[in-house]
Amino acid sequence: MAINAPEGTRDLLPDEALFWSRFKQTAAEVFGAYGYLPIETPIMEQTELFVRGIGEATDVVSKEMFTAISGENLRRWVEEGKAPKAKSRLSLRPEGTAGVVRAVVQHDLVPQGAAPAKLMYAGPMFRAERPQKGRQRQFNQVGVECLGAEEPTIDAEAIIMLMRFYEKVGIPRDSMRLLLNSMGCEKCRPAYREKVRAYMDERADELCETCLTRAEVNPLRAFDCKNPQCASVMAEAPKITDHLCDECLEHYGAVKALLDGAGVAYEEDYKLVRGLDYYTRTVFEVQVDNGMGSQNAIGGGGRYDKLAEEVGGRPTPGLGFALGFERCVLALEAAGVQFPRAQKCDLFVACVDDSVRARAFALVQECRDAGFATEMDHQKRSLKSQFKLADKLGAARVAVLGPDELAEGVVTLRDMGTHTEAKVRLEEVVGELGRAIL
RNA sequence: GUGGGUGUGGCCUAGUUGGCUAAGGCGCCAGAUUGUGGCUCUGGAGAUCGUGGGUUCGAGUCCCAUCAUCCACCCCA
Repeated sequence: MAINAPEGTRDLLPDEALFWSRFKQTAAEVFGAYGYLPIETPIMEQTELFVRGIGEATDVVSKEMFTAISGENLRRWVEEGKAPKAKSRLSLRPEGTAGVVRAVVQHDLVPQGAAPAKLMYAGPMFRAERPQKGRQRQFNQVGVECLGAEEPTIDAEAIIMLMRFYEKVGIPRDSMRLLLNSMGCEKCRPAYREKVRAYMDERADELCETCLTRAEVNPLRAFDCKNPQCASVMAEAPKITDHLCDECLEHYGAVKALLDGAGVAYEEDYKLVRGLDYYTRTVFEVQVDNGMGSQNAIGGGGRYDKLAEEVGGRPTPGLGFALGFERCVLALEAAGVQFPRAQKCDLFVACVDDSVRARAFALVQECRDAGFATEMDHQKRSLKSQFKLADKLGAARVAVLGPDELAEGVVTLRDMGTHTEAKVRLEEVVGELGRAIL
């Protein structure tokens, strides 16, 4: 019985794996221009970090984490019946922010009064959800986090650079929708949340069951209920933007003004309520409709001014976003964007017969050492087959080496594009390739 | 966690009301006279029809179970 990849996981085969590394490289270039530097945090963290950081009540934490118990604790659990302490449980990261903030706190990357720390990461995240289109149990994200500054310019530049990145990787701007909202802060949100709860209680008989529980646990989440009846009820609910405190209103206004100034179009969406508890003030999401199934957000993020404190650090405002690689691939495919070819081959060395293989092998090595992608046949195929192979590899040139050439100390160098051939001395092949590139 | 769909060579599919050696396309390999590609033509290799039971003279085709996968709910990137 063949074993396949675990449910909800996927292999990135060469073409896509190559695209993934280019994707990351593009991110490093674009975000690097805004001062973001790479950080690599562990793929697993203590479960406690996610519980405290993301919020115990969120779905991501309460039912979507892959949690393991380390060996010693497992032994004690089995042998002594002692349940493992939460502190010694490990979870695969369901998102990137918590780990980065933990690292920032742990290494004090934002000393008091310092300039903000701008960090970016790329790698796999894990959520034990039921897979569907655009949703896997292991998926790749690229994200950024900026800690230590609460000014709206941070929010605006992050959003601008996110949109620049999408365009750079080839997602057409007109296929994307940028949604913007403010979630308020610790001063104004609790009061607003109670207003919404009271409103929902008034109209409880018109709401679906899940919204009734939402009213208890997190009323704001009811805003993105897909039930049409709930939607129409919630459309008349008090809007957060009408209940922001002066500071939040000013912050939100400043972010919008900066985006306007940069010519970045957005839609204000009072229904945009993100599912992670740590968000405050600015939240945003980028959606694509074409080809996305029901998972249509290719990226999203927001401000989280209380998160550092939640995980035990000093008060440190923060803002970040994450974007999903696989979802971007879906968006690109729907937009008809072609993936760059993975194959690159500068030279293919073809052997006319077996007597020249050793010299051909040496020539291939010389060319590779000089930095040229070079390939040869290893299976003793006919010359004709070797040409077919060279063509398939997309070789720019083929060097034919036979007994005749070997006797003369040359190679017949064929340009596969122009179909022209010339004799080149064996020791000058590398030089000739170099000239061809110029 | 809940619901629905699907599972045929590497990939995409055909397979009629169950009936002769499971078909086609792509891909792969080899040829089309003398040391050479992309097009075309010819030939070839490759499938225990997801797995395990059952019904039947006989099942890829029906039933049950199981696994995998997809889509949707939910949630999010």
